[in-house]
Amino acid sequence: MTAPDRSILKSLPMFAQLNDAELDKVAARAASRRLAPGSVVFGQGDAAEHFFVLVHGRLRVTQVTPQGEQIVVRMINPGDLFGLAKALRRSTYPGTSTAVVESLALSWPMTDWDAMVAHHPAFAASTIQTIGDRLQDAHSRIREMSTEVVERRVGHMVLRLAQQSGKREAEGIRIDFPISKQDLAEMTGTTLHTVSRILMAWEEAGLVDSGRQKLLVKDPHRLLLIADGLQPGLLG
Amino acid sequence: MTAPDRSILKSLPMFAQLNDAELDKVAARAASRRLAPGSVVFGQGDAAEHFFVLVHGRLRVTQVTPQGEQIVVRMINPGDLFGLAKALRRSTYPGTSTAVVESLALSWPMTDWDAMVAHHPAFAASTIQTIGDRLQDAHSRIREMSTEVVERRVGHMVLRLAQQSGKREAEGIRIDFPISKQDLAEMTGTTLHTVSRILMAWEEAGLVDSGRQKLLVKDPHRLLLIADGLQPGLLG
DNA sequence: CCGTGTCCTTGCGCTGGCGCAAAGACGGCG
DNA sequence: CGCCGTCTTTGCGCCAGCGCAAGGACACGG
Repeated sequence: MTAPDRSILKSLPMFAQLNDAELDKVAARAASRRLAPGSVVFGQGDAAEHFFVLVHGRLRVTQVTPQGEQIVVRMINPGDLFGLAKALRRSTYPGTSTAVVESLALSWPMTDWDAMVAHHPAFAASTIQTIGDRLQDAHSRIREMSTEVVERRVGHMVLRLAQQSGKREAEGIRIDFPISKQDLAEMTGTTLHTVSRILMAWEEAGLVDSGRQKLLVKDPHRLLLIADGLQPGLLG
Repeated sequence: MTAPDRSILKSLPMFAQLNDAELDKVAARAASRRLAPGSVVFGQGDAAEHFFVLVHGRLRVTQVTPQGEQIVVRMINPGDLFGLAKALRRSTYPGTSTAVVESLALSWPMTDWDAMVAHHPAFAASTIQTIGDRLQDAHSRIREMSTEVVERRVGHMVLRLAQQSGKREAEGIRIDFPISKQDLAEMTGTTLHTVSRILMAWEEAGLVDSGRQKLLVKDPHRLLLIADGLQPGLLG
């Protein structure tokens, strides 16, 4: 919970254009926070008292419905703004943020929000872009859930994860954080069982390699064909 | 396509705080456009050369998938900003906007976008709020599509429409623009047939009154119970 | 090295809601 | 006023994927 170094801020796009004096001022208001895997940054329904930037690591944002079912809203990657409840005109966080690996986040009091937006156009622009990106992502998911069968939805989600958080390896693209079948199910609106069946079928066909919380995409090209419906699915 | 009056701008929240000189400057850059029902403001994939505010009327935003299936992304209500491709960092519009009733929109060249965001904090804030609202809406839809059976999804959508575009009448709340079963199906990720069956069941139970492109919610309270799963559905 | 908890696989039966098909009803236009 | 196009209703068969249930495997801590 100490004030962060100026250089960490400088490496973040929304602050890149600030001069040193401005950076120090912004840094002075910030707190940095180490997050062990599994630790919760904020919970759904908590009073939204801070907004955040993820410096490194990976977070998972989830929501639970009144009926107790959980969905994964998104993954947070390094450099991302999150906890922007103010931008959504909400006084509480709409979801729960949990670290999935060792992570580091910076936080500012939400009371600084309006001043940040007003005084730093790059911050305002960054917020608009962040929310804009999420909106596009959300629309893609809606379109997929409306029009695609489960196998294609899972295909698109895996490819999206590979793109956002993939690490090139000899064998293919590795999702570089632990992800369970249950997580994938909660991202695509299906069940753990169906995801397992799909990934097993893909594995037999040599498209992916999946184990306990591990996922390696071996043949992104062929997977894309299936996801786009240009090639028949492998289930059945 | 004439320049709009200053007073029209003044009535829009994102410009309410501007003084007369600023209003005139903003108005000088704008064009106003009458839209007959069925006319297209911009099409999916068109170069995003303008952004808009709807003054009055109602628009429907749709997307078609590569496979040719269509979904309804949202309805645009008076006072809404739309065509914000720049905020999504896109050079083309991601969807098609069609007037469903006689409407009036103002437009600005997209080249004015950055200046508007930079010079008018209220405009930037308004954009953030607009996109933030859409994001929340999108997440609601994702959550609903992930966890709810069709009847409840349709219930939530009908109630949302009633809230956003409902007009109190003696019998109940009327959706005050023409909406087809097909539209509802494309908003909830189901088929025209299923929507028809659901509405017929609701009609028999006295919850709604639905006809050709007409929808009247007679018992919002009981409909909410069904939508929230607190009362069993009426299908089957 | 063993125990325990978590995550994953797999089989089976059931059903919500889709897809197809056809007929009916409303409303606008000539 | 009658025609025609669009929107809607309704029946029926089918199957993707869910729900349940049971067994297996990997990882970690003691």
